[in-house]
Parts: sequence; C-alpha cells; structure tokens
Amino acid sequence: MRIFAAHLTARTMEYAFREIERKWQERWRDNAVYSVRNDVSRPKCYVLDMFPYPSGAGLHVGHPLGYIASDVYSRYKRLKGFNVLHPMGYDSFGLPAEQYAIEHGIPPAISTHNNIDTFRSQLDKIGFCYDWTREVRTSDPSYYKWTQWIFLQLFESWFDRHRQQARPIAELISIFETEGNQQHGCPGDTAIRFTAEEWKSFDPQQQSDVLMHYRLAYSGVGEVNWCEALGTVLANDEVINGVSERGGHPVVKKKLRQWYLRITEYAERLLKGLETVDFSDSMKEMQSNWIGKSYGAEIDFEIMGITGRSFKVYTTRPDTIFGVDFMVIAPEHELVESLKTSESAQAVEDYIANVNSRSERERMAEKKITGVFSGSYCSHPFTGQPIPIWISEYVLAGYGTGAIMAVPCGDERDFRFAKHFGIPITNIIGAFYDGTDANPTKEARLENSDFLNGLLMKDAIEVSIARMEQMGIAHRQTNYKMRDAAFSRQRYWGEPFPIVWKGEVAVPLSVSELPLELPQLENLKPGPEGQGPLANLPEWVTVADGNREVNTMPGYAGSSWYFLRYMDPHNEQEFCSRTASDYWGQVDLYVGGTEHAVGHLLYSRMWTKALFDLGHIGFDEPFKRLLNQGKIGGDSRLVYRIRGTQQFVSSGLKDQYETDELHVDVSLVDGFVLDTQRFKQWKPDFNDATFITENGVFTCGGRLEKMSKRYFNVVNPDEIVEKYGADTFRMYEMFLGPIDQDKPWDTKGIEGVHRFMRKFWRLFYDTEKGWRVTDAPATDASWKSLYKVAKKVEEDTARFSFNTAVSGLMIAVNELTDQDCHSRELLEKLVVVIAAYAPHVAEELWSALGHSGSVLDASYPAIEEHYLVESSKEYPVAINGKTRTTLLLDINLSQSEIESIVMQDAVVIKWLEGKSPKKIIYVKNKMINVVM
RNA sequence: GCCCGGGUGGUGGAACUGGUAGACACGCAGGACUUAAAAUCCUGUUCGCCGAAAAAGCGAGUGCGGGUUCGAUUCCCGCCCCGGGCACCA
Repeated sequence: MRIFAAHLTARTMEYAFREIERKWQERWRDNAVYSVRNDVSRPKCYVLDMFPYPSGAGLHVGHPLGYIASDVYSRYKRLKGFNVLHPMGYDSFGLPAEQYAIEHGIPPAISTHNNIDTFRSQLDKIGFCYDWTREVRTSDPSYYKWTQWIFLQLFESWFDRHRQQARPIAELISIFETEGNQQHGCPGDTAIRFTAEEWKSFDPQQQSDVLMHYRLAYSGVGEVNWCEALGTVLANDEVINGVSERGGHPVVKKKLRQWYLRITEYAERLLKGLETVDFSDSMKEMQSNWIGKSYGAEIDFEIMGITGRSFKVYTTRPDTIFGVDFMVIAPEHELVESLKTSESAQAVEDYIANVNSRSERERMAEKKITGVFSGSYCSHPFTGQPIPIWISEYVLAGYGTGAIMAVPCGDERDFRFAKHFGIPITNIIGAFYDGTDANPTKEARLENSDFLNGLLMKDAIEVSIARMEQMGIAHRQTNYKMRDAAFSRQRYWGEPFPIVWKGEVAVPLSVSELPLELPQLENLKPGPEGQGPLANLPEWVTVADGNREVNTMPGYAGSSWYFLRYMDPHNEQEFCSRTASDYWGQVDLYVGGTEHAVGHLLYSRMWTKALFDLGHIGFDEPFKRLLNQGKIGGDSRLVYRIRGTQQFVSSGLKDQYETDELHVDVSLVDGFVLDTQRFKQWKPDFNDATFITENGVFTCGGRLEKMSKRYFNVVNPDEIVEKYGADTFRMYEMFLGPIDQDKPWDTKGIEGVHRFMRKFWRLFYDTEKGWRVTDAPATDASWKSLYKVAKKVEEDTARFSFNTAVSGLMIAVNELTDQDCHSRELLEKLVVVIAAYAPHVAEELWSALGHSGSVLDASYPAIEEHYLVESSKEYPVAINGKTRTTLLLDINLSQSEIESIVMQDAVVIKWLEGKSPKKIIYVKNKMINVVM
C-alpha cells in the first residue's frame, strides 16, 4: 500500500510526533472512538481511576502515573475483545474551593469550573481513552440529586443485626407495633427498651427520636472544636494547644447537632468482605486495623457506698481480673458527677475543665500522664476488696464502655499510670513481671488469682468469663475501634441535606423535590452559633412549618457512589438502572493511591453494601481488584553559595568553603550541570552571581524529595509532552519501575524511551528510503521476536508489570532492526501489540498500513507457540553450584546422555581434577550441576 | 511502640514457581559518519586480582550475621537501615 506512503512528505518520514498526536486526538474526539455502549452481548471490563479533586495547582508528572496505567490496561482489554468502561469525572465539592472563595472572592462554582478546564486540557494532551460522554461532577445538581437520594435511602433504613443487613425503616415500625424492640436492641442507645404497647403510646416526637437511634443516616449531638472568636467550627488539625491555628483564639468543646452514618453496624461485613476482594495485603491490613475488632468481656463492678449502683468495664483480658489495682473512667463518663466526693470535687472539676479545653487529637498526642482520683471505690467481685476509681483522659469515652479495669503488671499504660500516682501493683504472673515494665504476655501461669491459679493465661480467659457469666456479672462482648462516621460539615460547598426540621423532627423531602439545589451565596462566612454559611440565608432556610438543615455533606458523600453513576450517567429516573449495574457490576480494576485506604474505600464499601441490601444493585463489594500506584518523587537540584556572598561554588568543591544550600529550578539544570547564564536571570538576587567551576563546568548537588513548588523540582507533563510527545511520556512513566513503588522522576532518562520510539518508527519509515514496509515474508527469527514480545506484553500487562512490558518492546524493536525486518504481515501485529502503550503512533501506522478504523478495533495477535519452541538450549554447567562453563545441548536429551557429554567437557574435566563426581543434577531447560 | 512495604552496579530497575545475578534503559568512556554539530550507529561499562591491551582465567559480590539446600536476590532465624500507615482502642 505505497499509496498511503506516497502523500507523505520527506518531513513526515521523520517521527513527527506532534502532528501525529494532534491529528489522532482530534480524530478520536470527532469520531467518538472511546464512547462505550452498555452492550450486554459482550463481556465487560470496568477500569476506574480514583476520583480526582480538580485542584487549582495543575498536574505534575507524578499525577498521571495511575491514569496511564489504567489507560494502558483499558486499551489492552479492548484489544482482547472486552467492552471496556473507562470513565473520568470530578469530585468537585470540597473545602479548597470554599477557602479560595473566601480569600479571593471567586465563587466556588466558578473556580471549580476553571480548574476542571485546566485539568481536562492537561489530560487530553496525554491521549487517554476516557469516555467523556459519561463525565460526572459531584457539584452538578443532576449528580447530587442522587447523592441526596441515596442519603434518604440510608435515612429510611436500619440495620437488622440478626440478618446482618439493612432493611427499610417502615419494616422496623411494623415490628415495633407488634413486638416492641425486644428482638432488635437499639444500636444508638442500649438503654431504650419498649413493648408494642409502649411504642403505640409514644407521641410522634418520641417515636421519631427512637427511630433516629436506628437509622443508618442519623442525626445526633456530637462534640466539635468551637472557636468563639472566629465564630466557627475547626477541624482537629486546626487546633493547637487549645487555641486556633489561625489567630490563636481559645477553642472549646461544643456540642452541636451533626449527621452520622452508622457504619459501625457494617463493621463485621466490611471485615468479612475483605476476604472476597483482590486488594494488597497491606491495604487489607490497614482496613482491618481501622475496623479494629476485638473479643472480650464486659464486667460489672459494684460501686461502694452507692447501693445498687454498678458500672461496666470492657476488657479483652478477663484472665487478669485478680491483677486489678484500680479502675479508670473517661472524663466524659456519666458517673463522674456521682463518684466525686466533697474532698475530691475541686480536683475533679479542675481536671475536667482542663481536658475540655483541648481537641481530641491533642489528647491523643499527649504523652504526659494525667488523671485524678474520683474519691470513690468499687468492690472486687471475688475478693470484695475496695478498688479506687480514677478519671483519666487515656481512657476514651467512645470506645467500649468508657471505663477500664487497670492491670498494671500486664498493661503498659496502666503500669505507667500506677507508677506516676504511686498506686501499689499486684503481680499475678510471677517471674514474667520484673517490676520495671508491664508484660502483656498470655503465656504466664497465673498466681495470686484464686480459682485461676496455675492456669495459663490464654486458657484462663475462657475460664474466667464462664465463671463471671455464671455469677451474672459479665457477658462476652465483641468490640470495634471504628466509630460512626461524621457526615455533616458546617460549610457551604457541599451537598445540601434534603431534610426539613419541623420542631425536633427531621422530615425528609420527597423524591420529587430532589435535587434540593445549593443556593447561590455571596458571603461564605460562618452562620450564627456554629452553623454553616447557609444559615445566613433565612429565605432559603425558612420553609412552611419548618427550617431546612443548614449543614452540608462532607467530601466523601459524592465519591462514595460515583462508580455506579458512570454506568448510567444520564438517567433522570434512577441513580443507575438495575440493567446497567447488573451488566457492568463491580469495578474490575480500581487504580489509585494508598492515601484513601481507610476513608474513601471504607465509605464506598459501606454505601455499596447498603444499596445491595435494599435491592438497588446486585453486588455488595464495589471494587473487585485494587491497584495502588506509587508516588513519583522530585529530583531536586541544589547550588551552594559561599556564606555572605553572591559567589557560588560547584558541588565538588563545596566542602572547601562555608556555604548555604539553595534549591534551584530543575529546568535550569541539564543533568547536574547548571546553565549559569539562565541562573543569573532566574531571580534578581542572582544577577551578579559569580561561579567557581570545576574544569569550566558548574555542577549542582541533588536530592530526592517530594515534588513540590517550593523545592523548584516540579516537572509539568505539558512540557514533557511538548518536547517528546505523549507516547514517549506514557511509555516512560510505565518504564520507570514497578507501578506500585515510589520512584524518582529523572527527565534525563526519557531520552532512551524517545530513542526507542524513533527506532520503532524506522521499521516503517526511513528519512531517505521512505516507506519501508514490504510484502516479503518475515523470517522465522523475526516471527520468534514478534511472538515473544506479544506474549510478554500480554502477560506483563495482565499482571500490571508495565515496566517489563516496555523493556520487552524495546528488545523486540532492537531484534527486528538487527534482522532488517520490514514485513507488512509482521509489523501489523507489532502495531497492535504496542497500541495500548503508544496509542497515537499505533493509530498513525495502522492507518498507513491501509486500515480505515481504529487500531483498537483490531484483535490482539494470537500467539503462535511453534515459533517459540526451542530445540536446544545453552545450559550453564556448574561445579558445586558455581557456573564454570556453558554447553549448547539438545533440549530432549536424557539424564545419562547429559552426564556423558558433561563428563567429556574439558572445563569439567579440569575442575574435577581426576576425581569422579558424587552426582550430576540436571534440570531440564534450566541448568546442570556437577557435585563433587 | 505496633503494623505494612523496601534495601541488587555510578542511576532507574530485571531475574514471574529456589536454577547462568545485573535484562532493558540512563549516565559515563572510547570509536565511526560529519568541515563541524545534531541525529544515527558500533564497542566497553559490578568490583578486585592477573596483564601494555584484548581474550581467557581467578576471587568476591544482591543491607549485615547465621542456617536449610547440589544450588539462595528468592526459603528460615537474628540484627541494621530507609519509606509509609496507625498510635493511649483496654
């Protein structure tokens, strides 16, 4: 098909990547090459990138790494015959846009829109195969209509612990009407118990309050960091030493009404579900640590002096019951008031006041031991001895019962507390306790432990629980560290809650009233009394017989279900049709960073489970397989200035002077060599700079660190694409190393990949000879090279070993060049093999080879194994495990044939020194080892 | 402190199930082509010893010290270092 080559000018015989890439990007767009239909007749593959927040800073070369990997994988699967869903969109609600609006007066909707445009234009240059007709934006009312709808689904549901699934709240109401809540204890407040008759006697307000304790999305009172001077609520990391980070104003705990998701009800299923998904072990580990399941017992202790009053502690080590030297309750514990005595009252109150002045994060970070004696005692259930009850912040109100039994000989924190306050320590583990440290062992034999004496601790756990259960003072209890997720923010730029408060009753909007649009608002200052900015819009807040909820949803609301919307993005009747979700199902490959390990991934897993329970989708884990890409670090360049001067010294000589180190923009440096002229112009300070060079060259120092503007080490993908082309950029990002590892960016290294691209091009075109493809048959050696690389790219892409796939392509191109192979039949297949990695050049050559459609509609070549079969192999021959020579041998030789050949070999004879070998190990197709 | 990753040439990395350590690149050195440069191509490049050099040969070598094995980057035990996550969770 020389016709196709004929119109090419000499200039285009060169690898003109800029023209090629522009041309194909336009064609892809104009012909909607990447739009995907929900074609249920074809096998599906769903490949998804983690939802990006469109930040104003733009992309650096580290950001697209995961996108390139998922793009390569998507294209590869399409070549293998799959209908591939590969969408992209924006998690466009969020705090940065709101903060930007407050500081610059640009409305969040506008700045977000601009950021998305920048983001998109950067992505487009890299040549991704996203189906942009499916783009979603969480801040778009047509999207958040369904976020609100799902919120209402959660609001109208409760979790049936017997069935371990969500059910409609209406079913709970009918249960209450027939049998009260005897079978379904209240997750929000275990003290709530009622019969059917009592339920019916409740007024609407009481019924509403009870139901709120069951709902999966519920409203409750939570503590926030309240800063009176700023009139706003602060996040934990905005509070330092009890004052606000901005301005240093005092911050106090304030109880505010908040929304929560009852994710704790799903703890068990979130844990179990990990067994069914293909995530890395470390990712599963992080999630299960976060969920934090533990087995133990709740034990009642009688308080002395208050007849009949007792309190519960939670412990995982009931076997240590005789080692209890004191009790500790959280400062927020409800018994604090009743435990304090006239002598202790002042100290207790001072302590509580001090604790309240600090954020939870600070309390957790606190290393000092603090606490106060409550003034009261409880009695030991077996010995009847009095045990002092202390109050300390190291016990958290939200975990277990908010009270512990302290066993200083076995628990590090209890030990330090006892030492600090001079509380005597009982030893129940003999020599395992040395008096200088607690020992948390379970292997000791118990002493001083009455009926447990002589038992191994791990066995005594069961014995002690059984005994205490029998006595009616304890029961087994499984606990989870995880807490319910706070689901409201006192902010503007988020989804409004579809809730109207009528008195104290939260009334949901009806579906027909959705979306409840976020009103335009000029002034984004906080509302009165810690409320969000929406409280400043009374005309929006006030509705007939009620007030709208003024909180908005947090960032993770929209991102918890977006993968479902991509399946059916324009559906105005449903969040996603069941037909679409049944077809596309789970995300087959989810690509993103580890920073979302416990937040986003757990929330979206919970939403998926709830939607599954309620019958809206047919699967309960959203992501079948997770690939975490590593980060690309920056390679900074440093110059050394002699202190107090404008004289700079080359890095090899810097130790001879007293110097200060400065970061220099990496674009001014070639490798390590500084362009001193440009450096002088870079900043006014350096106009008069002088340089002490080494042999006329000024070299910089280097350091690997985070890619960041302040280190001047940011490399913009736009520049790389402009200089080398998108295909080279994609290939190079993949070539850098294993996708899941962190690695430094080295712009210098991209040259090698670009050389490879040109070498590949020259299999087809030569600047002088023009089009080189011929109809001559390829040699067997060439076919072997082709099928070897086809097989390698296939296997390596499937297991995400993109770097080795690229090196395989390099080897193939090197071999085919050496073989002077220009066979059309062979090169057509090679173009398909490379297409997923370098899509633009593949399209160009596919077209030049005479094809009219996209190369993506070709099929990946079937491997013809017979070209790969070897008849002989060069075996390494080792003497005692050390390779001494090699022998080219037929692959099908027997052990005895091998032995006789090996024994005649001169090198082997030399090493044997006349002795006969003990044995000869022959592993077919691997190696030969002569053991002396 | 606990948990999870990871330590291989000057650099990024390869070696997939225990079988020729260093593929493929970068960089560097030398050479060809060129008036010159760019581009391209060729040769060499783990370290040490031996040698004028090349070839050949020998020794060491995958963070350190042991072990299992005919054979260990790979498996086991004990350390060291780097990166990440969690951190009073009873």
